[in-house]
Amino acid sequence: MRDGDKRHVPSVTVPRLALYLRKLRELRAGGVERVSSKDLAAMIDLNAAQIRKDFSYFGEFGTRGVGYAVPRLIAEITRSLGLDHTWNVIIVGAGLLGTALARYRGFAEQGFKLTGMFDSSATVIGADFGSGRVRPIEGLEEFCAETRVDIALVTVPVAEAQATVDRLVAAGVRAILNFAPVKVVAPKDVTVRPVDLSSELMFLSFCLAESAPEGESAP
Amino acid sequence: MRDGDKRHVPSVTVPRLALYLRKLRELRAGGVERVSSKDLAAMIDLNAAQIRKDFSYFGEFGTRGVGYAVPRLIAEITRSLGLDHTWNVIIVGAGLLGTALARYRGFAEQGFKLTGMFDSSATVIGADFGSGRVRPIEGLEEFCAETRVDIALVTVPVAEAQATVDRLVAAGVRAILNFAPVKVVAPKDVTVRPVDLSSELMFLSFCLAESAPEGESAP
DNA sequence: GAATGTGAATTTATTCACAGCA
DNA sequence: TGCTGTGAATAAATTCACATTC
Repeated sequence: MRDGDKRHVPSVTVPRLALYLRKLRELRAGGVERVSSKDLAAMIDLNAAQIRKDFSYFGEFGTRGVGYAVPRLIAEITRSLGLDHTWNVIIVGAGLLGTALARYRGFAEQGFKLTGMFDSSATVIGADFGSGRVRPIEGLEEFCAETRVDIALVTVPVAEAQATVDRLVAAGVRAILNFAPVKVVAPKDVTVRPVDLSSELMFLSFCLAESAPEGESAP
Repeated sequence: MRDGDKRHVPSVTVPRLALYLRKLRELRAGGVERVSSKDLAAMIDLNAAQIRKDFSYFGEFGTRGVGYAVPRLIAEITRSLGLDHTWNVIIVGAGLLGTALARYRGFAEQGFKLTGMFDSSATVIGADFGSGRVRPIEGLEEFCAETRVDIALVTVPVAEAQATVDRLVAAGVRAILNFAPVKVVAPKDVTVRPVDLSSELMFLSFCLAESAPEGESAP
């Protein structure tokens, strides 16, 4: 691929890049300078051609006959994923999950900055969430107008999820993680990723039921 | 498809079944008796043929010219997903996330019964997690031997994730949700699903960076 | 010789389009 | 007529296989 080309990146490639990045950082921490797609593939149980093809959507980062320089590759993936920016994040919904997420240390490490937290319940408004206080949901639009909000985590109850997303979209937020177990719709220039525990549990249930002998059931 | 056939179900179909089930329950709650694939497709923004094909992996549930009977369809999907069983669930790792998950009310509603919680830290062992007390991790194998454990949620730190999964597999657990941001390996008769917040954030970062004009960055 | 980068082949998933049935 | 169920067509993703470069 010539430099400057921008092919369409398959959406399944992106989570794999996150995976590669993690393993590469681990290698770097262990002092490893170079790695081949074959080695990396063995480490994360994937096909080597897949790894090379994933990289190829973004450029030519390797050296034939040699492999990839770990620091260079980390830098390229970091940039490709947009992790060379700092993104401002808010959480809407200060329930159990929202609060647990707010205290998650992984944010800042990756360049995500939690700048606000919102809820509609008087009992949690004003509570400390680790890096500020919970604001009333009424102030959402004003907050978004004053400080750029790149990403919103939606941890409100199912019944409010769509309305919350609509407000966020109207306020200019372009990237949303939806933790409510319901499919929400948004304009196609807004990315909404579902994070759905109950769906994942059902997936496991399906696998268990499929592999178990017929008629088996809990005591 | 003749009854009794068991085609291979594409893995992407299963999360969609969860989605259909949710919407169908909502329809039933609203008193709706019948629904067509076209209507359902419009409601959840999907292709109607996709919905029919998804159902067809499990049997013929509809009536030509009419549509699907909502209660029948709910029953069939519930059974197909194995949700007619009660599954015993444990959580390994009683940190912020593990604790938040333990208090999540959605479990029992769906037929998932939280039967145990484990941690290695003396400071949380014995703490009440909503439906019991946190047990020392040393007792994991004994617990699994005494009471059937179907599903484990792994919410331990990255460094311990693989070892925890290995112990669970050895103890006979066949279905695991891994919340640690690392790819873990397991025998192929064990299902491991990653639930990776940091990977999801990176996905959003990628989408934002891709669509934003070049050189844009946080203030 | 060794490993990348990538077209070609294959596999998997989605959508079309229509025969068949209520 | 209306809508399901499904083979055929299309699209997307993965894997192969090899020319190319170091």
